[in-house]
Amino acid sequence: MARPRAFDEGVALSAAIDGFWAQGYGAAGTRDLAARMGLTTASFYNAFGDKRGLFLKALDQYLVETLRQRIARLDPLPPREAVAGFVADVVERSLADPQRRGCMLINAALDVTAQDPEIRDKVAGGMEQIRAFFQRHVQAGQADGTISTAQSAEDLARLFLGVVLGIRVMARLHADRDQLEGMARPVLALLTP
Amino acid sequence: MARPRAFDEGVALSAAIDGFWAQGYGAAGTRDLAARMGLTTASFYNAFGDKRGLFLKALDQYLVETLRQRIARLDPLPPREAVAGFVADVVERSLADPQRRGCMLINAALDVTAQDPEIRDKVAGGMEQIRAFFQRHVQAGQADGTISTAQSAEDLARLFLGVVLGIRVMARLHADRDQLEGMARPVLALLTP
DNA sequence: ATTTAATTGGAGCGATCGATACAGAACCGA
DNA sequence: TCGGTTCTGTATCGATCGCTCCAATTAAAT
Repeated sequence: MARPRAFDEGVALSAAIDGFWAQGYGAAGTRDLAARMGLTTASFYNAFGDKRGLFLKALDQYLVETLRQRIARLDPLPPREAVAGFVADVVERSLADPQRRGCMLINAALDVTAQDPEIRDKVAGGMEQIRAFFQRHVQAGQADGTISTAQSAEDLARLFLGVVLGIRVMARLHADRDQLEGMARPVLALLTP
Repeated sequence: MARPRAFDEGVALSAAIDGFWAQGYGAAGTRDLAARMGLTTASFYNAFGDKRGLFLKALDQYLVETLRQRIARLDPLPPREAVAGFVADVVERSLADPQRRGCMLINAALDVTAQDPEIRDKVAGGMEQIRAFFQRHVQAGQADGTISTAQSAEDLARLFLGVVLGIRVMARLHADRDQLEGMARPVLALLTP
């Protein structure tokens, strides 16, 4: 019918993620985003509507590429290893990024969500996926005796989510490995029956 | 010598805090800030230099008015009550704010700190005050037997800081009381010897 | 009363913001 | 080959950004 796109939407979205991640939603300019994505302004708006629409798609792709992938990788592990693995993964990824950009989802939580309920719901949905992951594995661990039943699985899952958020926030402030691992250590000990 | 100021700097700073808190550093415009503070553009720049200078002073006042005040109020309490009181206070303040603005310090941590080491250091200093508060009281509680010694005071303090950060992030996403208190519950149980 | 210095009000600077308009180039189906 | 449709490139829109400048005003010091 007509001329096809000269760019791959997934690749362009990955570049957009980098831009939003490094600068935040508000501070990322459309010109800079388009340049990162290898698009002209016209193609940019033609393909993604507007900045907000691009951000929503970028968030979706981030959730699939980063969060869902991590969950899928850890889900087959034994309960305790899955829980500990998630936390350890967050620490390692936080320290591995020289820019210390933290987690794009959490950055978005404090950047855009105040005035935009739709984005807030999407971010909250990501958090809920993390919480559900923890709850699933804590429950399994409590069932097979590898995780303490002193606390309810619901509360433990919420706590682990909170610790992950805390690690990501401190990572943005250039906290060192001791700080981040120190946050995780006592809470992992809490799992022991 | 010359004409005195027609406004009180502390009152103006409080208004600036409200502006930065509600909108974030980047999104808060100087015109809006000046209007909130009851100043004209000229007085605004004359008194505070520029937007960044105002933000630094606003952060200082926030730390004194909010954080230092809370620490001073809780410090005289017995160790466990002090620790639990801080967490409970964060939960209550988070839920009491209908706008769910969270904590200005944490918002700033994810908003401005990427490109501005001075602001980052100031924010990190605030976090360190929180961590030191927790460590002080955990150590005291471990000394008098009211807090478990199964975990080091350093790690427990880091964990409590992390949980506080997590609560504040989730509060911005309009999490309900169960979510926030559920985060805190297992970690408070961790204190019991 | 006069001097002096800082504040006040408001217009306006250049730059950048998100978003659009329009013309020509590129590709598909027929 | 050609019609039709979507793409690409660039120029530019109005609005807003942080910030500055200047004249008029005010009040303390002399």
